[in-house]
Amino acid sequence: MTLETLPRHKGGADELARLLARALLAGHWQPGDIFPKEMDIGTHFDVSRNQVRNALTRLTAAGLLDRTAGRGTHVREMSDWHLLDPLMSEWMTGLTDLDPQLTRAIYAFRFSAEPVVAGLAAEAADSNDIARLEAAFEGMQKTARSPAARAQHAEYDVMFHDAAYQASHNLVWRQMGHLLRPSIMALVHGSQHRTDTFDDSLSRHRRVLEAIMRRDAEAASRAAREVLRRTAIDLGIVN
Amino acid sequence: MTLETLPRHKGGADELARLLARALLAGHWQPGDIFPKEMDIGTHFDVSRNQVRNALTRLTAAGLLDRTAGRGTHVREMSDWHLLDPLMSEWMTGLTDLDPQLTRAIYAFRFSAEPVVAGLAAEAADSNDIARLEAAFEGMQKTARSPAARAQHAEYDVMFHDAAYQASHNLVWRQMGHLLRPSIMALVHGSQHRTDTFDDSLSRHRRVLEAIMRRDAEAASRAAREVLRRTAIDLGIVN
DNA sequence: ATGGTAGTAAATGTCTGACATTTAGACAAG
DNA sequence: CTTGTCTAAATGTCAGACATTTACTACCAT
Repeated sequence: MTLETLPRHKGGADELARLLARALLAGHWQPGDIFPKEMDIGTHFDVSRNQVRNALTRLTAAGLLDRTAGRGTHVREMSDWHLLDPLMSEWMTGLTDLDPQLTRAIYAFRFSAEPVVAGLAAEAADSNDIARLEAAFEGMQKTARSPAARAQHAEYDVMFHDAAYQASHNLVWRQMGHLLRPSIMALVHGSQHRTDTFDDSLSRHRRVLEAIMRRDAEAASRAAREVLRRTAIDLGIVN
Repeated sequence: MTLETLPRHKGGADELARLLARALLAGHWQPGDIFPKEMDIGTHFDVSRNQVRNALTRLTAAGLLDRTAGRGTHVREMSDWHLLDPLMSEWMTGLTDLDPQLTRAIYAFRFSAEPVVAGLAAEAADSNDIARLEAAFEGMQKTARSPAARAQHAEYDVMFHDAAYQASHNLVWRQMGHLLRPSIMALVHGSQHRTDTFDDSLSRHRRVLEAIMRRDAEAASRAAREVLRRTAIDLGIVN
C-alpha cells in the first residue's frame, strides 16, 4: 500500500495523524507491513519532517506503529492497538469502513459491560446524571421517526449511553464512554432503520432510564442487556 | 511545587517522562497548577529542549497535562487522566504512594468488572489460557508461605488476573489487563499479610480456576467476586 | 562452500538555533 | 468602563547537521 491514494490535507500534525490513522484503521496496511518512511510522507504531503514525526509519534503512542532506528516503521498487530485511547475513538468516528472484526469486538465488550455499568449507575446517579439521561432520551424520541434525522438520532444515542457511563461515578468506567461513539456510528450504517425498530429500541432505552431513576440496579442491568441484545444476535455475539 | 526535590536521571526522554509522571501521580502538583516551563526543566535536568518536549508530549498524550502556546503547561483534573493508557500503568508500578483515591477507583472497577471477565473466560478460554492460569496459580501457591517472596507472590497474582482477562478473548477486555499491576501492587503495601489471609485468598483463586476449567461461567463469575470481596470491604467499596 | 568480519547505505533518533504563533497583562485613548 | 495596541513570555514549527541503529553486501580466511 502506498500513499498515492490518500488525499492531501489542510491542517497541522493533528490532521495528518488522523488521516494516516484512519487509513490504518480501515485496514489499508496489513500487520507487519512496513509503513512509508518519514521523508516520503513529508514530500507527499508537503510538510516538514517535524510534522511527520509528530504525527507518527501519536500513532506510535496509540500502539498502531512500531518504529526502530535503522529498521523503519512497521504496522503492529491489531491486538496491540490501544483501543481505549481516546484519540483512537476520535479517529474512528465517522469511519464507515471500520474493520468488521473491530466493530464486533467493541460491541461484544459493550454487551458484557453495559449491564454492569447500568447497575452501577442506578446506585450512584445524581440529579445531574438523571437530567443528562432524560435529555438524551428525549432527543432520541424526537428524532426517531424522521429518516432525515438519522445522524442526529445516533448522536443522542451516544449521549444516552455515555451518560450512563458517567453516572457510574467511577473514574475508570467513565473513560470508557469514549468507546461508544465509533461503535454506535458504525452500526448506523449497517442496519435497516425500519420505524418499528426505532420504536422498539426506544422503549428498551426507556426501561433503562426508568430503572436508574428508581435506583433499581437489578432491573437496570437487565434492561441494558435488552437494549443491546438484538444487535448482539445480528452480529453473532450471542444466540 | 518546584523541581528541586526531583533527582537527576540517567536515561533519555522515556526516563524523564517517567520521572515527571510519577511526581504527578503521587500528587506533587494540584490540578490547575502550572507546570514548570520547558526551559527550566531542561536546565534543571541538563537535557536538550527536545528531550523535554518529547517527555511532555507523552504526559500530554496521557491526559496528565494541558499545553497551550503562550499560556504554558497546566496540570489536568484527575478525571481527565487516561488511566487506561498502558504507559500510565507502567508509570504507576512500584509507586508506593499512589493517590488513594486512584487506588480505590481502580479497585472498584475491578470489583465490578472481573466477575464479568471471569464469566467470559469460562466460555472462551483455550488450552493456552488454562495453562497460563495454572502456572500463575502454582506460582502463587509456592510463594504464599514465605514472607520473603512477597513481591514474587504479587507478580503471580498479577499474572493470574491478567491471564483471566486474556482468556476472555476480547480485544477490549484484554487491554485492561494493564490496569491490574498498579492496583495489586499498591495493595501489597497496605495489608497485613497474615498467613491465613494468604491461604484464604489462595483457595478463592482456586475456585475461579476450577470454574473456568469446567466452563461454568456462572460459578466463575461468583468466585471472581469472592476473590475481590474482602478487600472491597476493607476499602469501603461495598459493605 | 561456509562462516565471520568489515564496510556501506538507509532509516529513525537527537541536537541546535532561529523564527512563528498564541496568550496574558499593561497601558493608553476613546 | 470599554476597546485597542503593544510587549513579554511561553509553546509551536522549521531546517539542517549529526548520531545511532539496522540490514545488507562483499570479502577474506578457513
